[in-house]
Amino acid sequence: MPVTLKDIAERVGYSITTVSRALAGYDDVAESTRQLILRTAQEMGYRPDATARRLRTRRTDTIGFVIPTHGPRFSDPFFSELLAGIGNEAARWELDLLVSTRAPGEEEIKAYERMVTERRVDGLLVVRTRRQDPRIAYLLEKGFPFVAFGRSDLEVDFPYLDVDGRQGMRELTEHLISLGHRRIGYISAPLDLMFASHRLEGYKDALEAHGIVLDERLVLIGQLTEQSGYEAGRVLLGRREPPTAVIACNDLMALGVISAAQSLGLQVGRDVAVAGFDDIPLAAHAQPPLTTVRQPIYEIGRRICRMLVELLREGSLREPHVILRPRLVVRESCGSI
Amino acid sequence: MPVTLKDIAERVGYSITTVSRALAGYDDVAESTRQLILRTAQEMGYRPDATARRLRTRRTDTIGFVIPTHGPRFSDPFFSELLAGIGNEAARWELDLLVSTRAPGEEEIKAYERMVTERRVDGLLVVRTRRQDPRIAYLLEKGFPFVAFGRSDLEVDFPYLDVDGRQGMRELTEHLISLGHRRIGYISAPLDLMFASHRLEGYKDALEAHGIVLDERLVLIGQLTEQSGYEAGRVLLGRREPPTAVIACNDLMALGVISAAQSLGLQVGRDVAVAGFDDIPLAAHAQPPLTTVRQPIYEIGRRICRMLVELLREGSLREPHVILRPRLVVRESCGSI
DNA sequence: AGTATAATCCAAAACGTTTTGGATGTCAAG
DNA sequence: CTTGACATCCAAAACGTTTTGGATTATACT
Repeated sequence: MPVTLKDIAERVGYSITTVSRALAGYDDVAESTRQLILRTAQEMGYRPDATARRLRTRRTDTIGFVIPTHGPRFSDPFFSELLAGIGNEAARWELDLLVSTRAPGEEEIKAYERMVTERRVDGLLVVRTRRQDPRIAYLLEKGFPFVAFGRSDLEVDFPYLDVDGRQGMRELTEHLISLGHRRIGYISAPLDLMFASHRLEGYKDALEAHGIVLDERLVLIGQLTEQSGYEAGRVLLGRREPPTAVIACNDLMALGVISAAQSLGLQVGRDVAVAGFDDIPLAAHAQPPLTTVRQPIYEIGRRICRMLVELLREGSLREPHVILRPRLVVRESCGSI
Repeated sequence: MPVTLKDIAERVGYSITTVSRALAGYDDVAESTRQLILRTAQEMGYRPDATARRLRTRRTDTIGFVIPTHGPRFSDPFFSELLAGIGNEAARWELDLLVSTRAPGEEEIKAYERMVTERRVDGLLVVRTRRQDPRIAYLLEKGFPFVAFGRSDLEVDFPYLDVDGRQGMRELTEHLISLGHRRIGYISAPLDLMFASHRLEGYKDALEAHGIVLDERLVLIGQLTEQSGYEAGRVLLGRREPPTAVIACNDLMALGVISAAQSLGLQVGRDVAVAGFDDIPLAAHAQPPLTTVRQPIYEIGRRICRMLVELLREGSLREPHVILRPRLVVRESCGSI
């Protein structure tokens, strides 16, 4: 029922070839016939069949993106913003975006295999890189084009964009130290996540630079959710010698810490300082507003998508490794305002 | 370079047809040759080319989903949870999920046209239905399969799943009335959003049932973001005769209202009651925890995806209209605990 | 022996597009 | 009148799969 090139060809009395070439803008079609064909195609409501085109060109004009979700009730403003950035940039290049949601593990790598081996996409975006990241190892082995948000500890080269979490966290920690804090709690994410380990390094850097010995008991591992931040916050702040400040390695957990502090009757910003990382929109509207480190999530989504486009179009990247410097955003939750 | 049926056929010495049929499990292939073919395919790492298969079968095994994003910095936990539900269900059925992000309007409808007319997907998921929803009108006109999350006011029938927002909001409002509130502020979303107008109806129902005349000045329109809720909250609570309770038609705005109240020195739960709608994970961890109406977002994602699968497989739905009843969740932000 | 039945296989067409490698006709220059 | 250049057109192949409609051979039954 949909209109095909053949239908148009029959109508105008030219061959399929000529119709195809007229629509594609080749100059070996007479201007008059081109006009006729264009007009007829328009009238008949012709739209090229994406699948047929793909089979012939061997390009899908689609990029893949597997969102790492943890647990059934996954809800993270970070990813919706990142997705918006990626999606809007993809639209600019008329690329489709194929999305899967998988928890890290067996099924996740299968989702990658499916996209790659069944040639469903031209390239992939890999986010939240991990130690010895099996996704990156796999894609490199297959020679499949991708761009990662985040570095890796694999002894291999691949294109990535990353935020200097170590530097950002170091600045944040030093800011707290400059406010007089010495016992600073830290809620990390699981350390196989590269960004978590970078940020933890930044925290340690700052302590060391100021001669503060790291108290291992002040460092906990959370799961990046508000619930998890709440629980860790209760633990840290419920200690006999509680920290005077708590840093969470993402904003969602920091919001949980604020909640935990308040549930213990502490006033955040006065009795205890709290800080996060990301600067999700919610951070500015927390009560009190959350001190954090801003990484431009939406922009990052656009940039990695843009990099992938360049990689697919040109075959290589002029700038395959990009490190963005995040920016400290001081608000009231750390009490210095 | 990828292995094709032809490669296998040459290796095992059978025709492409036989290889194809062996892999597809037809019973007109001898058991011994089937084994040989299966083994060889495995060894050679054969994976069928998705594009070729699609062209032949005229099915894409892909469903489309256009996320309505507002403004560049779009970040909404509601959508990441919905997406997780949809994505996980789609994975169960081995369906690909094609995602676009567009602000409502011209570009949005083009995204639909692209998916439909270029046959990129087999069916679509439409979320956040609107008055005279042009997307639904378009899809019905094209006779294209879709399932909506939300009803419409169009004089037409289509498959949908919806939450009874009117009933939910009515219960919530009555709860506040039962606590003694008479001046209840209400922050709606733009009323062309069906859910917004349903929820507003529920609010009005409750007022009327208790003989409270609606004060138009207590009803504002927000944009569903925390920022927007904050601003509306400041307006309402800054009045000379401020309301004693404020309901926002989604949780994100309610969190903004809490923030606004606190910025005005009010203690939420004591000086003013605040309530929302959705029960996003953040709601339980707000300070104070947010009274809200729970709609099971993740489950809804799964359900609408499941419905679309049934529609595509069976050609029709046994239960084309589903209305879920939401559940009131009373927490401390309305002061009754 | 001949004939129906079953088991196993496959050539070819089809899906709708793009691209290759000419074919045909026209016109100007020699 | 021939030649070459140019403008315009198109048949056919190709992309990799699924499916149609038999073909072939072996087996079982009169």
